[in-house]
Amino acid sequence: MEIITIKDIAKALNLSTSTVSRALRGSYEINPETKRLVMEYAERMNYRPNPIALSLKENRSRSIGVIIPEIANNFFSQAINGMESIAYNRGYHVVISQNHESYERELVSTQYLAQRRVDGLLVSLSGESNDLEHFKELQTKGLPIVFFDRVPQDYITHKVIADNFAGTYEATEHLIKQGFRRIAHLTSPSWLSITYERLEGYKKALQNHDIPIEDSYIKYCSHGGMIFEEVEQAVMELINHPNRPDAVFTAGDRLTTTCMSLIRREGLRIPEDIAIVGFTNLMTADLLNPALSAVRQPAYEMGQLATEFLIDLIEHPKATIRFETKKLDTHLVIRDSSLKATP
Amino acid sequence: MEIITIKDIAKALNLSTSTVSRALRGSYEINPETKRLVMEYAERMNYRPNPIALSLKENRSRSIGVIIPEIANNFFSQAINGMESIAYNRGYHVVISQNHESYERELVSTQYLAQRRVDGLLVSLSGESNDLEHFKELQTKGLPIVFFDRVPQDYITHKVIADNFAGTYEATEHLIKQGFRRIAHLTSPSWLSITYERLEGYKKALQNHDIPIEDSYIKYCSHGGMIFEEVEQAVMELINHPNRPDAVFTAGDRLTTTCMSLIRREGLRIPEDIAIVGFTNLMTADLLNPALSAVRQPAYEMGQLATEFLIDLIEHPKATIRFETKKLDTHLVIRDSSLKATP
DNA sequence: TTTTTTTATGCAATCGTTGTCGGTAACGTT
DNA sequence: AACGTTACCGACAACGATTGCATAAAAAAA
Repeated sequence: MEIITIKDIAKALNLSTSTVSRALRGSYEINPETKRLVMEYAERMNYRPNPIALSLKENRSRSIGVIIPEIANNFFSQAINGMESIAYNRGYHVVISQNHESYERELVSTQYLAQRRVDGLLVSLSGESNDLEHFKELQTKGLPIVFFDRVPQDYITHKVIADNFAGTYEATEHLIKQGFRRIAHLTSPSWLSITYERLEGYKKALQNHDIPIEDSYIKYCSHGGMIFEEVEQAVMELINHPNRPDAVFTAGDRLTTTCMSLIRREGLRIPEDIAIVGFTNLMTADLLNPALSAVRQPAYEMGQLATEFLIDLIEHPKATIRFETKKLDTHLVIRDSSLKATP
Repeated sequence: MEIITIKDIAKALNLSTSTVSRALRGSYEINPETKRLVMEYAERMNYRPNPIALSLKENRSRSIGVIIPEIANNFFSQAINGMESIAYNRGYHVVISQNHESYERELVSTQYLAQRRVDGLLVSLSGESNDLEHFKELQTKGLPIVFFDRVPQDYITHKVIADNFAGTYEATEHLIKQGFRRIAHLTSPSWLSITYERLEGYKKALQNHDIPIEDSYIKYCSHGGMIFEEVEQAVMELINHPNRPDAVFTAGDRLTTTCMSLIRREGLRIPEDIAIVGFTNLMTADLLNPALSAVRQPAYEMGQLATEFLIDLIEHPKATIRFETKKLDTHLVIRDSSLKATP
């Protein structure tokens, strides 16, 4: 009926808890007959070791903390899927905490998970984070941290990212080849490395095709699209630009959808007036109006890889000598939103 | 540097651990001066009680398990947001496990969370689940369970659902008022209560408007849209129906998006050939082609309510006399996908 | 038969925290 | 002087499981 402990088994079988414990883990120094008895009884009573007691003893919780901007985002929910697949297989569970693109809440989340004694942290930075002391402090205390997607540049640990440069280069070049010349770039906060890498890909593509870089075409949204007004202002500045862009690259789910809404609200057509390519994992991309060209990140694989890195760090604290930054390929899917209307 | 315990404080201050413990929780039988000393030292050393030790002592983990079909679904990720908001405030954390619409995996998830000693369970059933013994067994062992969204009919506990009947009635009536008469109903597995309630709303709307119910217009997808082929078959049967429906109601995110894709794949236009209303929380509904009319569920609030129910059950195990089923209003947003083209 | 070795088991400490119980002063009351 | 109160504080056990060490009994070697 109730939950059974090792002590109950010991009492029932007239053994000591130590014997039961050893029998259960098949120690060689237990009489095979005793072992059988214990095993059978445990099986029959549906005994399961108390993970909390184990955690206390082993000083580890077998849980890993995940800090992400938000769950309700296709990239992150896919990444979580990847994390859970690995974590589950290796005996860990995943505790998720959101920062909602706020530095304050990232701090709180971090403290919370650390206090909860997670064995390691999987982090994708909030749009506001440039101070990373809270992570550094935990890391020096021995808590392994792996960053993914939104990774800090000057931080020594494992990192997993998409090939933001190549992905953006490819998308921008695609727009150029379609005949667009005035290409805007609507992106995340400037201090994030994804922002930098994507910007570089964008610039490089323009340069390679002899298109001058126009700074007023580049717009940063310091809250990654979470604050509508911010995106609205940026997009309106582009729309009302004296030399209005004929295409725009948008660097995230929210940024993309909000931008599309705004363009339509202003009575402009996609792609005739402004073409668009999004760096996004939206599952409805091909159902949008128009179907959205998108650079997809391998979210699931990124989650898996980051988790493997982290668990390796947790289980072999001294083993790691060189930290790696794994870069995964993105995939450009071309749809209507970026096709030049054939005249 | 390292993590500090009550023992360390006791040693440093030449006190016993009990005194330190009591001082920290402000017991009246501790000298104010001693209290101050302990508090200050604890503060300075950044002491945090070990939640694992507490869990062991109190025989509770302060965590609640959530079992849902999948995270990568707008309804569920919004619901999770609601859960976390409440859980966090009341000192619990949330461990998520997915069943991927499979009974097997629901079993595994349930065992896993139970073995992890969660204090309670928040469940939305998989499309395959009609046997609920695994939940019943845990509940008799004293583990509180609250169901939400996909709730079983004959199970005595708290439940939180959307008003599926009213939502579907409203949506169906809207289609009727637009002038559609051959309205199909593409829905989840027949044994789920949401399926039943929605079907009733659909039928009632038809009846009230003197439209005969055509059974071949009603299609169940036993995996809630997770298996493409299943949806494909259902939709193709509708499209190739001798008396093809002129509108369809779809009962979920995946069902809706897949159905839209298929209609388009077959060269039909929405809403001219087939109109569509979805029971969905898709965030991109207004950006779809065409903009999608949708019945939205208050996912966030449902998550909050379910969590409040659950934590109340956890903290007052005997208090509850009558179990409640809370029904929340849905909200119909009419967009292009269900508008009759004016001739 | 005696001694040594092997086999099988139990005891007790440990992880961090709290509750129970008990003890010791210092003070006030008869 | 004897006793009762009050204010503080510490020892110990407990939560569930593991593990080093001790030890009894049995088997093997002398």
